[in-house]
Amino acid sequence: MAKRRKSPPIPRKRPEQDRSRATVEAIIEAAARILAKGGYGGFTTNHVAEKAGVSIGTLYQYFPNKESLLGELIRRHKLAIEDGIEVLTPQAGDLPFAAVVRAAIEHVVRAHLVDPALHRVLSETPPLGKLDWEATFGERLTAHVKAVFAARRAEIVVPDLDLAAYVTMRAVEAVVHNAATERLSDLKSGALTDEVTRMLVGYLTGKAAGLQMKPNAALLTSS
Amino acid sequence: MAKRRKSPPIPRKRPEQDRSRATVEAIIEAAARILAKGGYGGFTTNHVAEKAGVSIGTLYQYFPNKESLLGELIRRHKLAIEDGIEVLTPQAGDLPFAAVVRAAIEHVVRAHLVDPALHRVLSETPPLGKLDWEATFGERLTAHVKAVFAARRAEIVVPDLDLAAYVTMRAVEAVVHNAATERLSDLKSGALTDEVTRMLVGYLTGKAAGLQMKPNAALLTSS
DNA sequence: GCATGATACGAGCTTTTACTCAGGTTCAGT
DNA sequence: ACTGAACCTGAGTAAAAGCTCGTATCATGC
Repeated sequence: MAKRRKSPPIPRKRPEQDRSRATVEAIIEAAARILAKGGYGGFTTNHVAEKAGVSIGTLYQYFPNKESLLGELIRRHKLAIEDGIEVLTPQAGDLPFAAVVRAAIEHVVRAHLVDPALHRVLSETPPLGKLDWEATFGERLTAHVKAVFAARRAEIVVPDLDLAAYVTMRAVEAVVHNAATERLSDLKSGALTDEVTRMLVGYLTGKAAGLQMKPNAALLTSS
Repeated sequence: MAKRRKSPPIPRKRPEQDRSRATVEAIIEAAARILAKGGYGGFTTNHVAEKAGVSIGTLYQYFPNKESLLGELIRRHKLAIEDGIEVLTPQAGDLPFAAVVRAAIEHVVRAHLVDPALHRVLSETPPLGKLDWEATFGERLTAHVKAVFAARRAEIVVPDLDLAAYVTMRAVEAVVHNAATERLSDLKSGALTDEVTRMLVGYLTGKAAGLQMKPNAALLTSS
């Protein structure tokens, strides 16, 4: 199950008619559902093809190998998360810092509420996880966070902004990520967002956050 | 690679002579090294046997199946982490709260510094990870943390102690866990411990932590 | 209608891998 | 030295899973 690299990953045919585009979508959707339900262990190409209602041969007409199918899944997932990232562009400075932090956290929460099971599997998958998508995704997010921190330098008491960005990002990601499967209700209700916001603001500014901003009720509607 | 459950997991012979005890140790050590290096994907019984310098038959004389070998690895790892957990018994109250928090974090750091790669793989392994070892391990730790929080109720500003315990534990575990592979130097120097301590104390007490206690230099010696 | 390329099928080939078993080697007690 | 138990060996088995390829069907332009 480990190494299989005989012929180079030949680029496969790209769908040109509507029929085949639908086929590819069905394959990807089936793959997502299988991954989300059975984890990487139950993720077999034969199984995916069957669940998609197509034959194995069809699957391999569009994906040169199993890994590329997983890759496409990851690519789409990353895209879905990244759009909307501009929420945390360093707004001129009119918003209170706590509000900016909260907005960022809500963005992460929203991303995890779309398809928690799939998100979990994808970020825990050894072959490509961590080293490919989580890294590049982290880079873009890191840039944003650092920019915001720099813009608010005066309000932040932590000396090392780089370390601060690292610690806060990992903490938020992990807490939200785990809560998506362990404390879904707290995640949806916004209680967890409150706590994490409090934690970050307290850490960064040195003052307790009063939580004077209203929680975003729209979160309850998704997923 | 998924299901294989034909005959019930027959209990295997237990080593009685020194020779066989050494064999078993060699197998376990080889398994640990292979897991740490190649992840669960490269973890095959044949490979383990070869690396341990024994035949595949010998391996199966002491472990009824692959899963049991992994289980033994996890059992030992958990034991190694759990001893020393009494560091965070709710000390009467003479220590400043920040010092207690720091001691707890240092304990987590120490655990991750023993064999970071193996620790990482073990906690990310789907079959048993998260649901088995991390869960039961988490239970014991959770109990300790909650006890400490309850004992220090007066100093804590967060209303929901249960949620507070959840958030802090996940945050610490994740930050330290990731830092073990991404920011090892900060982990060893204690800089990361400083930051995390600051974060937790700020969050829990509502006041910025001055970091007036001396960092534990002993961490540099391990691993 | 028909030709041609796109799309789909699925039996089966090949590799990988968990695991067995028949038989050989070493050790401990006498 | 002898015997029986403990220990070890590694070729072999079987099942799972990735992937191929020859064949069949559909869609579109002429």
